Amino acid sequence: MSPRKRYWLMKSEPDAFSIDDLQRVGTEPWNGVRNYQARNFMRDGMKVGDGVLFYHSNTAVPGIVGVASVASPAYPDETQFDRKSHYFDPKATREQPRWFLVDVKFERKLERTIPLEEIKQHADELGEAFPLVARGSRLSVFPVTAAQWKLLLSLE
DNA sequence: GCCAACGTTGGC
DNA sequence: GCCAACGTTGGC
Repeated sequence: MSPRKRYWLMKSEPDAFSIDDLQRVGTEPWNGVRNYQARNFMRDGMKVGDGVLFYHSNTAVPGIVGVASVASPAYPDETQFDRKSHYFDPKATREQPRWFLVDVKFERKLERTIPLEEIKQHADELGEAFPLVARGSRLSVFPVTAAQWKLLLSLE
């Protein structure tokens, strides 16, 4: 028996990488995450086949725009070793990588964006700790329960 | 573009 | 180990 699949939400700024970009390329290494908590979720929590809600942040109408899936086990983020990369980390080495990522695979675009504004109206059901509705939270990768997953997609 | 909230860095 | 300074996130 394979372990039950988990669910996640991952934020991306559409100017940098949008759901349309993911649809075009099919699968993409989720590079550039430089937050330890988000890294830990990818490195320690994600399994191939897990569900991902694709969220657009820092845009006119922030919200959930698509469904994706985890397409690889975690492995070191190559950009941490690249001196020319914006994501270069001088403290990371091949022997001791600091940043890990997974590949994310396109599944589908939602019929419409589920705006953050609407998600907030369900804060009671989602729970105060849900990072999209928790005040001040900036976490860009976090787990979603099966119940939250179902609720959020029911808004589509 | 503003700025509140947050995470990280580094001097001490 | 504290904490001020700094850089980043992301909604608005």
